[in-house]
Amino acid sequence: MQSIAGIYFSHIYPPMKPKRRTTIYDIAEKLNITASSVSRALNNRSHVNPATKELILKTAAELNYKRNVLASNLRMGKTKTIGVIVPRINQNFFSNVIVGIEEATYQKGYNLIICQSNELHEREVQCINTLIHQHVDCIIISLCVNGNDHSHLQYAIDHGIQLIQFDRVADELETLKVINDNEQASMEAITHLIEQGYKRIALLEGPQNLNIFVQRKSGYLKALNKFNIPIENELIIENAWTKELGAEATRKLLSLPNPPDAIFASTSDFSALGVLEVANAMHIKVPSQLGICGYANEPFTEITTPSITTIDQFSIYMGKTIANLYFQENENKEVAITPKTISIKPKLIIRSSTNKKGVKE
Amino acid sequence: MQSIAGIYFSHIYPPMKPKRRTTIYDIAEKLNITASSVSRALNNRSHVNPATKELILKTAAELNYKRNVLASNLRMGKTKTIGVIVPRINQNFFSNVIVGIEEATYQKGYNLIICQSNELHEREVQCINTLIHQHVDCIIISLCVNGNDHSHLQYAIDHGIQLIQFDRVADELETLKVINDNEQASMEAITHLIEQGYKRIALLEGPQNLNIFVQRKSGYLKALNKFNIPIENELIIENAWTKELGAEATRKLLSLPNPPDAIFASTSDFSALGVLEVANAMHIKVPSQLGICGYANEPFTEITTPSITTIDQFSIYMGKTIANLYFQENENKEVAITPKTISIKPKLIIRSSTNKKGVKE
DNA sequence: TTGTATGCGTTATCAC
DNA sequence: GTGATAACGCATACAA
Repeated sequence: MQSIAGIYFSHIYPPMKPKRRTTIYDIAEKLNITASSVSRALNNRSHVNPATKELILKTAAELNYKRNVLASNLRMGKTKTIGVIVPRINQNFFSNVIVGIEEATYQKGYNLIICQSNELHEREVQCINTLIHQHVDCIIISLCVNGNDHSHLQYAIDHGIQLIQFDRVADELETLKVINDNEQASMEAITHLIEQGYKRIALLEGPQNLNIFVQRKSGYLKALNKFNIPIENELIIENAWTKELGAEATRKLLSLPNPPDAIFASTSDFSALGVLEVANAMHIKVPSQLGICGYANEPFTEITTPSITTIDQFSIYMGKTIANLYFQENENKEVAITPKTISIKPKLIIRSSTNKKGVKE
Repeated sequence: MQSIAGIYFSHIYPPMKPKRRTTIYDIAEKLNITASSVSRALNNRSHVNPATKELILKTAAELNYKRNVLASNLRMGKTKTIGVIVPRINQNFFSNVIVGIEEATYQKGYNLIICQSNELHEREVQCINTLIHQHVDCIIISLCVNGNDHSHLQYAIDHGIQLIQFDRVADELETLKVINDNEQASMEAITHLIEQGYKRIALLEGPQNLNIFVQRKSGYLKALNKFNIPIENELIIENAWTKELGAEATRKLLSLPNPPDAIFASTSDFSALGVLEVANAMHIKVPSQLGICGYANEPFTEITTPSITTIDQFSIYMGKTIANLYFQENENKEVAITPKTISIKPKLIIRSSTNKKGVKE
């Protein structure tokens, strides 16, 4: 084996010529019956003579028959394929949702086509077109941050594709939806901070064209109102939803004449991590001098020093819920009323970064 | 909108009846020509009158024609679909490889079907069968830890499916491969530890039926030999490839009469994290009393206290390389000799956990 | 219960 | 250069 710059050449092997797959005609021929009978037997359609049916199944197994999905799809106009569009595949929340979807759909023999929009509206439109093109039976989507135009989603629906939105949804579009109760989670987080004795709580908010960030902000405002704490605009920082932006926002907040004593990074744990790193660099003690709460329960929040309080979204469960919603909606056709929106209640995970009172966890 | 236990019912909307998609017959009829001409024009096959061709393309655009891939696939016996099988989707290395594959294949109009084996051989076999069933053109796979039987891979090849193995590969199977130079990376890591002044370096090794773990161990042994350091079996811990097992191994190692002063968690960063947590809990100073090196450059290694030295595998680049290897192999049919194995050299990322000499990073 | 005939939409092979 | 026709493999309406 010779090698050039880390690239190895092995000997050339001839391409195998693929064996021809057995078809229902092969089975029919062998049994001296017609292909339609074979098809019927294989699909449990109408009534086939139990004896011949058994014979058919037996020879099908013998000949290692596998239904040609390409032909079947063409004939049926269905593909048993579900398209999933997420902003980023390699983000914990989304990859976990995909895992959940996969677990539930796998058992039913469905396939998944995964696409990522990279947070770009244009790319999202392309993904939709690809999936329509592929004749998927269902599209599961969490919207990207850019763009308020949802005509591409309507376009998919017009093609007879079942659309399910999750997490980042367009409220005005009437589709199946699986969401988190962001407002409630947000309120709980703020309530927890107040109960820990924090007085001036800042909010890092995300792009307000995404409903999830609107809801999280709303929860923040409601909680403050409930406890009669005045809302101060200087404590609300727009568009701080990456680690870098979170860090930047923190530097700004901590240099205020009257700085906050807690920061709720409602956008993500990455943002919260930015907060923590700045605090550590400035030798500001967390949680005694500054409380920090993130969102999403990314795995790393458990291993930072100190560990970060955050909100778990039950992402894998969410994925399963989405898939089951699809099956429920499409199998139980007799049921007139099915739930159109399922809301999952997230859970506040209290860790060291907000444990001001030093209570044993 | 009424609500029951977090499930909301909205009003019922009627299912849209999907519009019929336009076919080449529609175009042909409109232009008073035959479908075959339309097909030829659309596919640039043989010679079509430039004038009619332009007319065809124009009306195709007008009627919003989209090729029916189901029919095309059936006719062509190709699907322009690539199946990817990984042990776990939500593991950073794998999700990044998928991102890389996706980026490269997306541009070429290919689709991805993602499957995860969950580290179970049985499930891996199922995945292969599913993908064969779906008539994918190519299967990209990284093997699960269990099982030495690779007949299912051969089975896919026999079906005329291009097989590409990456990272965890079966050496004896002659397929396209994209791998890391694990041995080299391992040697570099150990060399670095020795240069930092560590004398007794322990190894956490992974299941030895996976070639990557064999190679990493081999690199460890070779490096020690090179520096004339005796190999001590009590410093080599088998099967320590999760955080928990890494922690357990560390407790065992540190309770030895003559404990190690460095631990190379060759299996993963998760394992290294287990080491770090035990060290922190036992108030053993890292890196001065114990050096720690992981593998994979998981994002969290940067944010632990102290940050963890590790090895970057260029996962996204690896994904792109895999995809391009496929295209190269299948497009340039005239090229007789193409590289069969591409080896990517990983990079040692030196961080605080091994910086014993206190050199400024 | 089974066979016959047809169509799903496309592409390839022939003729002309 | 273009048209007619067959074939990919399956599933179903209808006839027997």
